[in-house]
Amino acid sequence: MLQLKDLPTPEVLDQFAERYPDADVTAVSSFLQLLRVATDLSIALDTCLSKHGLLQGRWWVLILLMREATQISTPSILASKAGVSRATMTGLIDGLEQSGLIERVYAKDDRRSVFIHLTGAGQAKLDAVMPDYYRRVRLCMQALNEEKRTQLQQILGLINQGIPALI
Amino acid sequence: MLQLKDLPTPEVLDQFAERYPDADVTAVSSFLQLLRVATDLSIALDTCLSKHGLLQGRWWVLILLMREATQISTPSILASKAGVSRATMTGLIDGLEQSGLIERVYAKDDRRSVFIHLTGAGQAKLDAVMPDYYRRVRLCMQALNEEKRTQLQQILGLINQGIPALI
DNA sequence: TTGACATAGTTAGCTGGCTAACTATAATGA
DNA sequence: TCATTATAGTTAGCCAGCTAACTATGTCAA
Repeated sequence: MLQLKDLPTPEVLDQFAERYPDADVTAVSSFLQLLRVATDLSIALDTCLSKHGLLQGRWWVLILLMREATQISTPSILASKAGVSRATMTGLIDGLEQSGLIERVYAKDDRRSVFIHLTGAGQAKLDAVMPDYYRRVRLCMQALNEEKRTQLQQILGLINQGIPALI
Repeated sequence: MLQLKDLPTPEVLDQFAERYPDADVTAVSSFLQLLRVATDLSIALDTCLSKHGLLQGRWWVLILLMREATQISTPSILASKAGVSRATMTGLIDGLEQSGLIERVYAKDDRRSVFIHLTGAGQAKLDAVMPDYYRRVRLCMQALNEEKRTQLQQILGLINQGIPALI
């Protein structure tokens, strides 16, 4: 997430590089532009989902359930796959259950556990959202041919390997 | 940004593409990988900043002030450049003022306005943080040569132009 | 000149994340 | 066996954003 709107111009970066000689101007530019574009994509995605009464958190839960052949999972597994804490998943599931998109089914063999089940209404919601989502992503990315998409994925892979150096 | 950890495999995407023919598998893969890597970068950046007792919001305020020749700005301008609401900026400035990194100076000509001034302690904080930040970004991006950085920026520019189609 | 509107900053209250702590249940090993 | 430890889910309370509403001040045109 990058809130910053006013990205540094090359001039500003050069000026900072005088005071801080470690600055690598093209590295910083690329880094910030990557964060800027991704943040705007994420905001646009949220806007798209909100037209269907969803936010990313709940939407991913529905998708994760649809990926399962049985359309069933558990809060712990969903939390780990969705990348949120179990506490947050409790809240997401509460909301989805209230909307009737999923239901809790209490397990008999392990009484600590709950099964989460995608309902017909949940599947119907996905059938409304997913075509819209896919159409929009297609449009957004259509300026990139397959070669550029491959280049992008390769470059992102390289950056990804560098992340441990950033921490 | 993107919480989801369990990105769809090509197989999962193919399976979804059967139900939803609009799905463009390479577009979705690139889109999600971009969000995934950017999110991890952002988290790593926050981790780096937190070692210096900062978060992105406050850090950008300090940088925006340092960019000004006079090291002075106003909450409204800072909010617009930092990409947060004026209400949020009030909170950021409160925190920075309490830490002694900036100070509020009340304007005489327009009594609605407040000037925000980077203090010596604020500049010293930047002089501690920025070299560390620049060093880390350099390391993180060092696997990309100039050609790849240019490619990345060009590709991001294309995606950026597609964002209106996503909204 | 004064009423209507615009602008700067703040406050209050909402949201969706988080961690830490809690309850209940299961698994394990001395 | 039964005390300890681990796991599943929930709750409570924190945090950093947000919007809407408010106060104070400035601007402008009838």
